[in-house]
Amino acid sequence: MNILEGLNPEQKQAVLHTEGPLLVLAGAGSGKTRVLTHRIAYLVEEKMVSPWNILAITFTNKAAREMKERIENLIGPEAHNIWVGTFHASCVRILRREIERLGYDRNFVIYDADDQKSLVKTCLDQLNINEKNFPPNSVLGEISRAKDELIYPDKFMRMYASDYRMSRIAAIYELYQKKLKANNALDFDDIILLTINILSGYPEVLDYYADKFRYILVDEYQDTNTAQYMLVSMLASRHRNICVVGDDDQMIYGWRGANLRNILDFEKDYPDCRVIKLEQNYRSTKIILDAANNVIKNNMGRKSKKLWTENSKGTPVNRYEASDEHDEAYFVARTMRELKNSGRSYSDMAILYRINAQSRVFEDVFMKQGIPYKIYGGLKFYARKEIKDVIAWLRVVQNGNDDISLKRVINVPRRGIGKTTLDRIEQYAAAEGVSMYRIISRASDYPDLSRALKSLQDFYTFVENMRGLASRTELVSFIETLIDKSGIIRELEAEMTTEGKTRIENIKEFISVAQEFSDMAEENPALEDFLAHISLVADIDDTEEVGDRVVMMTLHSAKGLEFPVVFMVGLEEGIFPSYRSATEEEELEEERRLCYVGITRAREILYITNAKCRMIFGSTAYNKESRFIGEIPEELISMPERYSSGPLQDNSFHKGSSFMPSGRIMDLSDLKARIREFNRQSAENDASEVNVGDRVIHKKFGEGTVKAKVYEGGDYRLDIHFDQYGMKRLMESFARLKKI
DNA sequence: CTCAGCTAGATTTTT
DNA sequence: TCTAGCTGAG
Repeated sequence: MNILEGLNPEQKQAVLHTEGPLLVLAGAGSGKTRVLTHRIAYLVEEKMVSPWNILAITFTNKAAREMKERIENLIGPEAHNIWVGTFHASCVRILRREIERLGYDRNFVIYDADDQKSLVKTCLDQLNINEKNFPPNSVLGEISRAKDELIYPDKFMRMYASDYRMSRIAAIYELYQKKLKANNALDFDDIILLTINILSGYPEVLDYYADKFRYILVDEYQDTNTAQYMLVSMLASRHRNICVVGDDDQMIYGWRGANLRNILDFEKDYPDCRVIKLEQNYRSTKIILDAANNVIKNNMGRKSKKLWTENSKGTPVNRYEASDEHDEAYFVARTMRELKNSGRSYSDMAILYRINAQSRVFEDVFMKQGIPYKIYGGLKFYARKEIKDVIAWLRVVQNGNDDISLKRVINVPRRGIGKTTLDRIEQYAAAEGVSMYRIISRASDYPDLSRALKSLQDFYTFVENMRGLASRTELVSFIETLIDKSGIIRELEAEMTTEGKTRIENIKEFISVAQEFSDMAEENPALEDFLAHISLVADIDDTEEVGDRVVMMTLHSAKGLEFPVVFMVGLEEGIFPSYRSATEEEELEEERRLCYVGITRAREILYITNAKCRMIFGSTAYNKESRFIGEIPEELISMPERYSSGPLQDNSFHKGSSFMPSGRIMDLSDLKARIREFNRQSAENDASEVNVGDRVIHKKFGEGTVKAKVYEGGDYRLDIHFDQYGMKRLMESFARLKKI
């Protein structure tokens, strides 16, 4: 097979230019994955480069898996020896071998966002800093940004010496970092940072890896941050055969420290570099591309690039303005069914939204309508309580210094070790500068631990036994034993609730994940490998893609994917663009890039929808349509004439409400006027009606207090606590309440 | 120490 | 809407 076959001239050049630095500016749908995989195949098959000398870095696990598969299809099983992975996965691989140089233990654990938050809280406690003034999440944001920029605590301190708030954060940062090390734990940023530390501090290590990786390829280069940039530069320093592929218009991770300078200044960093632009789009219709180009041209400071395509013109962008989020979901469901009836598969269709919370309504409606779907991301399997508990147990066994996990499991299931005891242990640990587990191992030395002494000793013995077992037993059976002996399942069974049952099911699912991991591994995998795997791979179910199902995901996770039919939903000011980006022009541009990414996912048909009113985070919002809709030229858009019958009948919002006369066809302005009228009326009604906290009288239930009031389907749902009858849920218009 | 019941708070996007 | 964390009674 000829590796160069079917490539256009630019793609061919990118494959053939193997020596020296290369920047490929690849527009959306221009075949960049194709270039990357063929380039690797070319290196191995034609240039006789050993797979062992190649490093390919992707941004997501999904992309890594896909790339591996495609390379394997081209060159066969040799592909296994190529390092293909995310930045984080590749660095963990290096750290497993080298981290002891930095005084960490080889069996370090990786903290996720929850663990990080707990740790920051511990730091705040210890430094007597109020959580109210220093919310853990925003502190973490600052720390993370500093790490992205390779700013260490001491430098951070010096930079902000004159700024009270920031110097407090510097103190937290310093303690946080110390505790991470004491816990033998790394957060996500550390994975990159510590790898850089080793490479820069130990020339022999740098030598080894810089020599090993004769050819380095980086995908999604526009989304790399300063630390990642540094890492790549170091690894490429010896051979300088570095090929980066990216598109500045698709930079959507600025909030995570992605630095556009990396791609914009590549030519300065490597003056001898070759730049190749891929501008022919093979994915989308002319209209879709036109729409995307018109949106993105509103951004300033881009690399000049004009995407074009030989594809057909296609159909106009379909626009639907829903009355609320249910209407929106019903519209999508109905349209999808029509498409299915006209011969499309559900798996050809995707719903893309800005925030995970938007998936809920779709899930609801799709379930009712019997449309098969699959949600990517969102509720993470590993984030569930019971799963986190099991993982924390495994971590404690693996690494006793992990205080965060220890605190999590020491009383799961209950064994009479409460907050007081834990606080004391923590204080001793801090005072002596050792881990909590160490204190527990010598619990009898501390008189104030006497009350819980027995429990503590039992716990200690149990963990020690398990640790011994872990080294002797095969992974899966060890995990099963631990789950069994720890009593987690027993406690859940004792609950006798459906919730408990689900949790047990999830734990079983977790065991099968371990089984799968074990099956995939070459030999019997170590516990630490499994733990690292599940820390770095966020989603379990993105491994299998089965059946004819619609997919739903955020715009961020859609990057790199394509679908024949795309529904971009919730195009409203405040949602997309997000209200949080409203103030900064730069953030707004990032939202616009996200919109560009969304539009360019579509191959043939694109739907854009917005809802006039939307219930979000428990309250109702009336959002204007997104400015991005206005940026698509009107002549590219078609508005389905559906306002009369279809969607609105499905929609409980209008049932029994007077503002929608049935059977009459209405034009848009008419509808708008009526919605205004309706809103005005409800506002008026509101004034005279009961509110939370009011005392009311009901004919049947007597006196009570209004506890909650939620707008629902054109009415208010009231939760009222009646003195005689307790809590009742009533709809306001039927309840006939009198205020007292 | 545990449990139930309640309140306050949070929800952008991901490795 | 959901959940983490707090409070007060047992």
